[in-house]
Amino acid sequence: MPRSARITDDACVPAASEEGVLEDLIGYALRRAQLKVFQNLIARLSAHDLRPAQFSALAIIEQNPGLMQADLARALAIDPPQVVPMLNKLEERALAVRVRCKPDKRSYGIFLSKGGETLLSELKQIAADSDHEATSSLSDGERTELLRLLKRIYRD
Amino acid sequence: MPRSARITDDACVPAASEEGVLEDLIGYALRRAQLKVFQNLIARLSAHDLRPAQFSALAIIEQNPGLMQADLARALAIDPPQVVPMLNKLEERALAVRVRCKPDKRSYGIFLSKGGETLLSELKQIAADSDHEATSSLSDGERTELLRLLKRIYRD
DNA sequence: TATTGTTATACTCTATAACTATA
DNA sequence: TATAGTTATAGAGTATAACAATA
Repeated sequence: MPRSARITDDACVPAASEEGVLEDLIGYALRRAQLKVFQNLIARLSAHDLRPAQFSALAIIEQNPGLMQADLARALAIDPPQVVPMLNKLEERALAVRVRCKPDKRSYGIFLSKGGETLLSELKQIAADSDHEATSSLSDGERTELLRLLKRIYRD
Repeated sequence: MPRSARITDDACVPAASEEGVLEDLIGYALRRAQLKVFQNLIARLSAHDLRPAQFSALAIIEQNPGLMQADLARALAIDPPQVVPMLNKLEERALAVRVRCKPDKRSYGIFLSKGGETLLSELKQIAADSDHEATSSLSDGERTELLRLLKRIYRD
């Protein structure tokens, strides 16, 4: 039985219309738009059994070959412990490798494998297509403007 | 010991620069911007021990008094089972109430309590202030344009 | 003593199947 | 049988403290 059945016991409304206050909040619109765009990307990446964060990691590694795990964590805006299982996955699938750092034997340099590079070039096209499809209601000029405004926000 | 120490054992790069491929993706920019805006909102709402989703729920209930839990789930874009603990919290804190629906005794109508209405009017101001602060690098005209573009995306 | 990577843990969010009570 | 709400559970994502090896 439900945990509450107090009060006057009455009321029933068919309603479920659109919101009022939330509609003026950029944060709310950002969340909804981000969810929609990500749903598209998640669906496409699932064909390769990858999550968006893993794709981002591969792209960051390619852009910064030899970076350390702490650097990767910072670039992904996640905490260092979260990098471990993610990198383990990428290593298991032979997409990336950890290489001992000579001067500082505590750390690793992270690199893409040849297979990782090949897959990443495919993923880049997939991500670009997904991005375009999920924002198909915008013109190219609007996409450019949106990108500019979003960068202004997250770059502080 | 680490689970991999194969390969040539060498390499060390101070690097950790900015990304290249990701910078052109709207999905990536959306995610970063949304995280930043939400961090601000989460911090402000924590003073009232509330999460953004709970604030959204209160706003939707006010806009649709008497709606059913299934309607609320749809409006929040979450699954019905997730509504239960959230609504329990709101009822425990006497911000919202479930009222038995007379014609269909399986369902409830959801309403704000008087205290819920009072708190919500406070929260609206907090959310508006947070939104403004988190997007302080934009002009009012740019905020309006951004909101327009985001709605075009998530409304399909 | 401080730092890199790691382990363990926990808490939230999300998603699914199955149960109850009504219809 | 179908539906509204609920329960239970499992999987991600996120955050923190603490440990080992190295500096």
